[in-house]
Amino acid sequence: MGALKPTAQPLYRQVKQDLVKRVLSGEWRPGHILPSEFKLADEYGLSQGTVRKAIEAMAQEGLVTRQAGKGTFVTSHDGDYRPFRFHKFYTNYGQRIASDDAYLISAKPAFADKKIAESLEIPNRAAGTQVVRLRRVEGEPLLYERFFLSEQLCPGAEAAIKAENPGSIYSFVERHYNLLITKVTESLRAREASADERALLGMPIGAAVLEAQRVAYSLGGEPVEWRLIVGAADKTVYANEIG
Amino acid sequence: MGALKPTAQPLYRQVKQDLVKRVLSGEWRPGHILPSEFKLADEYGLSQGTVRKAIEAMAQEGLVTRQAGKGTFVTSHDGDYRPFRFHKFYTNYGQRIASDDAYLISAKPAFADKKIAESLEIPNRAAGTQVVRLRRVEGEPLLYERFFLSEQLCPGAEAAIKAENPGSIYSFVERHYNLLITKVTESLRAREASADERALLGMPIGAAVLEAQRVAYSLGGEPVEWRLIVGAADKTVYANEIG
DNA sequence: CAGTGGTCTAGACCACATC
DNA sequence: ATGTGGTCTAGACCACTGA
Repeated sequence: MGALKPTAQPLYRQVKQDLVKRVLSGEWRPGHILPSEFKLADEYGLSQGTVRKAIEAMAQEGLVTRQAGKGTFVTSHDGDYRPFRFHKFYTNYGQRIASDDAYLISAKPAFADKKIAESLEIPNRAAGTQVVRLRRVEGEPLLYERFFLSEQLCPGAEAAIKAENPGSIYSFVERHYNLLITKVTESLRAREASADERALLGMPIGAAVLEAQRVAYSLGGEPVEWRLIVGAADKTVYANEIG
Repeated sequence: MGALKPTAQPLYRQVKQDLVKRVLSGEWRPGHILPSEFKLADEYGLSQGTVRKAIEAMAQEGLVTRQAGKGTFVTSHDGDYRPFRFHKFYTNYGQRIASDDAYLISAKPAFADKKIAESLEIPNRAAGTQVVRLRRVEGEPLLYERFFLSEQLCPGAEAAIKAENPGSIYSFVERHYNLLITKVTESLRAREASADERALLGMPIGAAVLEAQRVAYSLGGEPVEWRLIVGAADKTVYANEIG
């Protein structure tokens, strides 16, 4: 099958690239099993050790998960693997603000503004779906999210989101569009809350908010989602670990 | 030398643990070279491949840096390796707020308050040094830092910091106390600026700040430094990449 | 039981650094 | 010329899984 290119790249890197491409193509879907190391080694005409190195690199990046005695599986956000990897907002009491209570405020067609278009590398005013949701813990509103999915990558997202109200958007885009989110970038700022935000999050005049702008990238490095997350300053913390 | 324990741990993990311990002990100082894979394999009575796996794991964690044809070196914050790994504050124009302009406001003896003591796992009111610094870019004050180093781990820090005014504290503790910082945790909040902060950072009444509380850990997992970073909300951004 | 990933060995060749 | 890490192979044994 996979004739390897005559580049100067090490073989295991070429194998990894090819395997990633095959995962992206949908040959192996999230949650499904890959052929064994020996089968792949046969296929590529290489030793098992070389294929192993390629797969281990993918496992390290979280693209696949290995289980001794069973096999290698394409990572899925639906499964139990690495849940909440991208959720870094917590309550003051250290409780993760997760997908439990996502109240859908609106989901409607929208056009990408300049900032969104640049972030998602799509034309200005490109069509898509904009969703606003509220996250609560024990009934108390803590933060709201506004996110945009382009119609090009995620056609029909509006109707599907309204129908499902999915807790995790990344699980949603994986199921519907075979897009596996593997990386996000976030920019955080502090600023004064607007009147709308004060009303929505139950904050007094002059209160501050913690605002994150996020871009989520798929396995192929393609920007998929733009998101704004706004948390009430006195109720939310952003916890980060580096190194 | 290193008699390996009869645990159920894989050999390469035991080797890694032992090598880490030897780095910690100061046997090989930051910036210095480790014995070659073959020498270490001889020493431990294992094959070169097993030692390689141990060293590769350390390299992945950033404890050592490998250079083909030269050797394996203990990572140093003084060298050119991974500078600014822990600096995530930027100006509005995407410029990293780095060590260029660190204005020392004060360095004086202090006692750990409850929060600091808990974070650093030291007794309440333990002695140490507290430093306050101001970071500017092009003369404009953007954020200030207040950090605490315990007298136990970093004796005489006050005098040394006053004498040197080091740009990078992690480089400083590495040189003076052989503590290599490999991990930090940060908690971010937004809040209204205090009067002192408004004066220090040149902000109007009602302005918000972005506040990070950080704990820095050494190679051994020991908490070394507690730090508060406060940035003017309208001038600073915290940029993060996950995955 | 056969198949899987996890570990470990022993050897080979390469490109690169240094002297 | 020698020594280093980087790659690759071929084989071994293990623990775990699932039929």
